[in-house]
Amino acid sequence: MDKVSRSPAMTDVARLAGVSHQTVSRVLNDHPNVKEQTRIRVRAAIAELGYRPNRAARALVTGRSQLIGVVARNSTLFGPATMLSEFEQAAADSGFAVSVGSVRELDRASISAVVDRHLDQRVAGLVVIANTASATEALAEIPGDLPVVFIDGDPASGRPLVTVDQVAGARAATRHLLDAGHETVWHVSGPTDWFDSAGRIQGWRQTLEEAGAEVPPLLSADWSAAEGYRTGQMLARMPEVTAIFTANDHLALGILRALHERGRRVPHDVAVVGFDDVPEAAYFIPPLTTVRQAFGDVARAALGLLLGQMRDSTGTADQIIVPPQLIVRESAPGRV
Amino acid sequence: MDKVSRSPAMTDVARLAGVSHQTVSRVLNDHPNVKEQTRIRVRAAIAELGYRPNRAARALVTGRSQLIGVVARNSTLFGPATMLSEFEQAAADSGFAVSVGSVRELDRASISAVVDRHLDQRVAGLVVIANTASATEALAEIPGDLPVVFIDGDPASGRPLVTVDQVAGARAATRHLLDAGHETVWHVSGPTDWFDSAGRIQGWRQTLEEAGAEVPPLLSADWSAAEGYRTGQMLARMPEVTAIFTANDHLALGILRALHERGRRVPHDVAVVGFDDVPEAAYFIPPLTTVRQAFGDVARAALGLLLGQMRDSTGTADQIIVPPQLIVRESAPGRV
DNA sequence: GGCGGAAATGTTATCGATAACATCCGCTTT
DNA sequence: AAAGCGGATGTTATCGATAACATTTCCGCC
Repeated sequence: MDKVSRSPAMTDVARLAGVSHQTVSRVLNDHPNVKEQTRIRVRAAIAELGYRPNRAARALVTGRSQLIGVVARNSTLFGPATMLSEFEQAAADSGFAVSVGSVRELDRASISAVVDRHLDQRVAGLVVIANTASATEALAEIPGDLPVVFIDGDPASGRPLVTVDQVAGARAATRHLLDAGHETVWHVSGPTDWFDSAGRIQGWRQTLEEAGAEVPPLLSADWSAAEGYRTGQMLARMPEVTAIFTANDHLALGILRALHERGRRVPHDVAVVGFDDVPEAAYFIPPLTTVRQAFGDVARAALGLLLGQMRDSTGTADQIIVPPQLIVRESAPGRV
Repeated sequence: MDKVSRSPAMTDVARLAGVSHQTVSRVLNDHPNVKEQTRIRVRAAIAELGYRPNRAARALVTGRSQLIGVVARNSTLFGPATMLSEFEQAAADSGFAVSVGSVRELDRASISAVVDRHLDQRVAGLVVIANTASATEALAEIPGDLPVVFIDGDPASGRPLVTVDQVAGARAATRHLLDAGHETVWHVSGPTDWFDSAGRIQGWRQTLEEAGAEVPPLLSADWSAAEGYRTGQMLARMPEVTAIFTANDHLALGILRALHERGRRVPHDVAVVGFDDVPEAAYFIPPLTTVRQAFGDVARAALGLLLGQMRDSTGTADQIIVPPQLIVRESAPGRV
């Protein structure tokens, strides 16, 4: 009566089931050497009391929690937000909670602070959505025995990593425009220190060179519609520009507006291809041809790698590259 | 030499400073009865060893962690994503980590599962981004002594809550359109079981009634551009529709496209006002007049309420209503 | 039928912090 | 000068789980 408020502990379950608390622990952790009959009795007691193990106690003794830390840029960008959401879903299905640690900037000091917070919590593993080189550097301090997986990081780092094949996505987009008959393709990239941007630039340039097309000067911007608009204002007044590939859909939106204002029709005068396939892309004016990234697949793959590292700490530095998909809409139809 | 890997514990600090571990604990928790000189010595030892307290141990003995659980709909919607990000920033500044628990649907079972996961982690408090009535119901099981704050929940629930003043936002939008000379204003709402939607509908209807304007039938949709487009296709063929207020910017985007396809010019033939002010709204065709929500303010206010509840558990059911702001752009200019 | 060994279970130590209580010390108070 | 008090510190118990080791039970086999 006096302990209505206190939630039941392992010993309470043990008493009810007529066994020792250690046996309860064994049942919970699926140890082999427990008689089927006792296992059932213990399970029944657990159910009856509504017992739920205390994660803090477990974390204390094992030195590791059921918590996965995510280091991400503080951002409401579609990509990172979606990635986080998908990852959380996947982790929950495997019984892990996710602690997010946003950083305003991906500089060394900010990242260190976030990583420290996660280490305080004794996270079982770390996922780093590390889109820039500075981020990768800042992660030197991570203890070697802590499982870590990078998302969208540097494929050349040799670290366990999952990423969409940015190069392939950019190639598909560029190829699509060239195939439609354009002489060359202009590219508005994201910030050049992001790996995503770098990969897209590389794919774009390679494809042009292979096709023997002239490579126009690179235009770079942040990821915003605002900068897309500014860049678009310039491109709109250059008659020789007939095909534009942008590093994300929001840039494309800004460019569409700039072209519209200047009276340049899309796709008749200028074709535009974006990247991401945000849910709204199909409702731009005109509907946007873009490259879809399978964020869900990336998130699940990242979790898989992480769980793998937790099981056998032999650091298998797997890298998983997820293929993107070109979604053709009106802003850049195929050859008509 | 043999314990390079193990991170220092409180006793290590105590030994180095020549005090007991309890004194170290007192220093860490800012207890008053510690001589200034010892305090300094302990601090020095902490710094020298790079000691960081073990949160799991603390959580075990206090029964509460430095972790705040967030229950949110699994969503990449602009609002929730921004809210989460802002909240995490604020929490980090106060030394709290944030564990996210997404749900696919805000139904009772899903929410219970997420809440349970959070309780497992012994979260110090809970933030519920509970946009629907079903969500509110599902939260009956939360222990009474756990600090909880609702974001965007039911203002009538009497629970601690922070929300943007949806009614005022909708009033401002509707008022703006009426003032521009429109006879009445059509409204495309979000799902009617969301509190946000309900508030916006209410504000819209009230304003029309007060102005003596006819109240057109309510059109409701989900939050997507896709449904905005479908609804827009219908509205576009009704000549009497000259002003549309949508429950969010993505719906507005779909409607803009539908109007465009049908040759109805915005704002000349039809004026459109959205809600949210997503970063891209200024780059729609035409730039969207919309209602900006101060997500950052909401997040910080929510954290404030939560910390307040943690300090004195006398459940002060404060409610904070944050005013929204009408952002006027071309899609619905003022009277010209 | 007793013995060996594995399977099943119990006992005790441990993780690293805070809580509760005990102690020591110096100073005021009467 | 003895008593009393409160500030500063130390000692021990405790949270609830797992790990390591100890013990009992069960079974097959010679």
